[in-house]
Amino acid sequence: MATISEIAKTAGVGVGTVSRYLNHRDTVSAAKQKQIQTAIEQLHYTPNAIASQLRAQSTNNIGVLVSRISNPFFAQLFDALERELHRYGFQVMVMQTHDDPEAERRFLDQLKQQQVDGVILASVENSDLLAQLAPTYAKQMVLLNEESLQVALPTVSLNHYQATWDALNYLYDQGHRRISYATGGNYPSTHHGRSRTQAYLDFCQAHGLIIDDQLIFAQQHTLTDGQQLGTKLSQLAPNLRPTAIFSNSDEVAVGLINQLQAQHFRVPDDIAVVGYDDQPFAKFAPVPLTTVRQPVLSMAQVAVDQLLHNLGKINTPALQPDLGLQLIIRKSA
Amino acid sequence: MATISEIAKTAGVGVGTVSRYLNHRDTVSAAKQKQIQTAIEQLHYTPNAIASQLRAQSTNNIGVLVSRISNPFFAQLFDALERELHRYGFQVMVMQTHDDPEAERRFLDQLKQQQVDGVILASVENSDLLAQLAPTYAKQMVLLNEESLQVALPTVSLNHYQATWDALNYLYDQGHRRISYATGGNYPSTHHGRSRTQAYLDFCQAHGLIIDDQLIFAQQHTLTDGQQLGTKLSQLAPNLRPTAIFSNSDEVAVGLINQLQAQHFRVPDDIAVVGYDDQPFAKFAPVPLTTVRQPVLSMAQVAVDQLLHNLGKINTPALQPDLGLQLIIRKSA
DNA sequence: TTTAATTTTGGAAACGATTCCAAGGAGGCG
DNA sequence: CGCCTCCTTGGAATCGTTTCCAAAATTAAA
Repeated sequence: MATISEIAKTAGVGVGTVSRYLNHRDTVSAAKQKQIQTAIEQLHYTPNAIASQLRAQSTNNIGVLVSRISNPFFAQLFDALERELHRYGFQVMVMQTHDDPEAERRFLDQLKQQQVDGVILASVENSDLLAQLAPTYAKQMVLLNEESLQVALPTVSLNHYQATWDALNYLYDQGHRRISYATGGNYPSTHHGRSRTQAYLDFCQAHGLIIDDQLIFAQQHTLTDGQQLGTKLSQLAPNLRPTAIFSNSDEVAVGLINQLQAQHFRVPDDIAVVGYDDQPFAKFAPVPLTTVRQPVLSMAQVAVDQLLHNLGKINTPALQPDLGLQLIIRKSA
Repeated sequence: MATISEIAKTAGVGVGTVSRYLNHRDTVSAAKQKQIQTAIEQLHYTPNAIASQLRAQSTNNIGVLVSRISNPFFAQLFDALERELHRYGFQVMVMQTHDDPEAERRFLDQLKQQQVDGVILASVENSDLLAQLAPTYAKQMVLLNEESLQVALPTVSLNHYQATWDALNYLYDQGHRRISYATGGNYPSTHHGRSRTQAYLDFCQAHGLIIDDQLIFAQQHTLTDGQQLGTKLSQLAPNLRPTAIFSNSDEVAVGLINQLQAQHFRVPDDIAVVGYDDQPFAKFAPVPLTTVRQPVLSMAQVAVDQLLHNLGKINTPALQPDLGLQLIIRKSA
C-alpha cells in the first residue's frame, strides 16, 4: 500500500504538499499538482482513513443501535438514517442488540472504542446501563423512540401513549371489552413504565376492563412469535378468549392472523387485530392490517438533525417535521 | 479522553507495561496490575481502537455490500453474516448500493480507505468496475451470489440456473405455456448472462415457448413494483396475458398477488405466481407463496469461511454445507 | 536593482497504541 | 557471596496522516 510519503518521494515534493493537494487545503503550483497526480495514479494510492482519523481525532462515523435489522421497521428506519447521514458526509455503523442487554453494553463499548462521533439509539434494553454510560458520551448520543428516566439525554420521542390509547379506544368503540396486549419488552419487571404498556394499563383501568395477566404477552417480536401467540389464544376457553388484540409489532400481528385463520377463526369478526409500525407488508397481509403508522422518515430526519446540531456540525435544528402517529384503518379491526 | 500514557503516568509505570497488561500479552506483576487497574477506573479509560488499528495495520472490520437492507432477504443474509463474523471477533460495516453502480463504486472506495480487512459482495451492479477494483483488493474479497466473468474472484455460488429451470418446469408441468418473468436487474442490456435470466430464456427456447419482451419485466424490486406489475398484467388483453409469472423476488411476488386479487384475478387459478428467496413473510402472504428457498444461513457461513480462510485467519475451509436451492411449494402455484 | 510583501514549500511534531530492545531486578545454584 | 538465568520493565520507534512553522521562492513595490 502506497503511503503519502511514497507519493511525495516519487513526485519529488514534500509530504505536506501532497496532503495539501489531496485536501485542497491550500494552493499548490500547477506543476507540482501534475507531478503528484501522476504519482498517485502510478502507485494506485488510496488514502488511509484510519491514520487521518487518528490525527483528526474524529472519524465521521455514526453508530446506530437497533434491536434487529430484519425487523422491517428498523430496516426502514436505518435506511432513512443512513440516507440522511450520508448527506452530511457521515458513515454509519449499525449494530444489532437482538434485545440482549449484554450485547447492548458490548456494542456501545465497541462503538466508543471505534471513536464514533455520535450514536443514535433506536432501541435500548438496559436503561441503567445507559445512565451509566451516557456521561462519557455526553451530547453525541441521541435516543430515538426511547426514553431514559435516569438521565437527561437528547431524545426524539413520539406520543406512543396517546397512539396506543387511541388504538385501544378504536377497539373499545367497536364493542371490544376483552382486549389482549402483546409487547416486545418484558412484563411486568422492567420497562413497566414504557408508555405503550402504561397506556394499555391505564386504558383498561379507566374503562373498567379487567387486567388479566393471561392476556398480556411479553417478548413478542417475530412472525413466529405471532404464530405461537395465535396458538395460545386459540387454546383459551371461549369465555377467556379476547375479542381483540393490540400488538406492538406488525410482524407479530401478521403471524398471529395467519395462525388464527389456520385455526378457523375469522379476523376481525372473531378476533380483531391491531398492529404497530405500519411496516411495508402490513397492507399485504392475509387481512390488510389495521395498525399505527410510525413516521419513519421524519423520525430519522429529526434524530440526525438533533445529533448534528449537538455536534456543532449544523446550525439550525430548524425543521420540525410532523412526528405524529396515525392509526391506519384497514381490515383487521 | 484518557490515553495509555496518562494511565502509565498515574499508575507510575511505563506505557509498555500498560499495553501488555491490557492485551494480556506478557506477565505483569500483581502489584502493577492493581495500580494500572485503579488508574484505568479512575480515569475512565477506553482504548482507542483507531490508534491500535493504525499500528496493527489491520482493523478487524469486514465490509458487506448489499443492494438494500430493507429487502428481507438481504436483512436475513446480513444477520447471518454478522453473527458468523462476530464469532471470529470481526465487526461488520454494511453499505447499501440501492442498485446504483456509482454508489457501489463510492462505497467500495470508502471501505478500502477504512482499511477493512475484507469485503463480502452480496450484490454487484457493475462488474466492469469490479474487475477494475478487484486486483487491489486481491483475496480479501468474496462474491456471494454473484459471479464475475471478467475476473477470477473467490465466489460462493448457488445453482440458480437449475433452480430457475426447475421452478419453470414445475409451472410447465402444470400446463402453463405462457410464463412471464420479472427480474431485479436490467434487460436485455447488462447481465444478460445472469443465470436466472439465462435459464428462463433457455427454458422457453427448449420448450418452444415464445419469448415475448412484453412478458419480461426488469428492475422489479419492491412490493410496490409488484403492485404496479399486477396492474400492467391485468391490463393486458386476455390472449396476451400470461397464465403464470416467475418473479426473482418474493417482495415483487407478494405485491403482485395483492394487486391481482384486487383486480379480481384468482391466484393461482387465473395466474400462478412463483417467487424467489423464501423471505420470512412468504408463507404469510394472502396466498402462501410458492417460492425458491435460498439457504441464507449456509450461504453466510460459507462466505465467511471462505473469506477468513483467504485471510489466513482460519485453517480449514472444512465445512461444505448444503448450498442447494429448493422449490417450496405452497399455494400460489 | 534592492527591499518588502506574499505565496509556496519542506519537514518536524503530533495523534494513541504496540512492539522491540536493552537494562534492571529477582531468584537459583554452587 | 558471586554469578548466571530468567522474568519484568521502561521507553524509543513505528504506523500514515495533518498541521504548524520557518525557510525558500516568487511577485510587487520602490
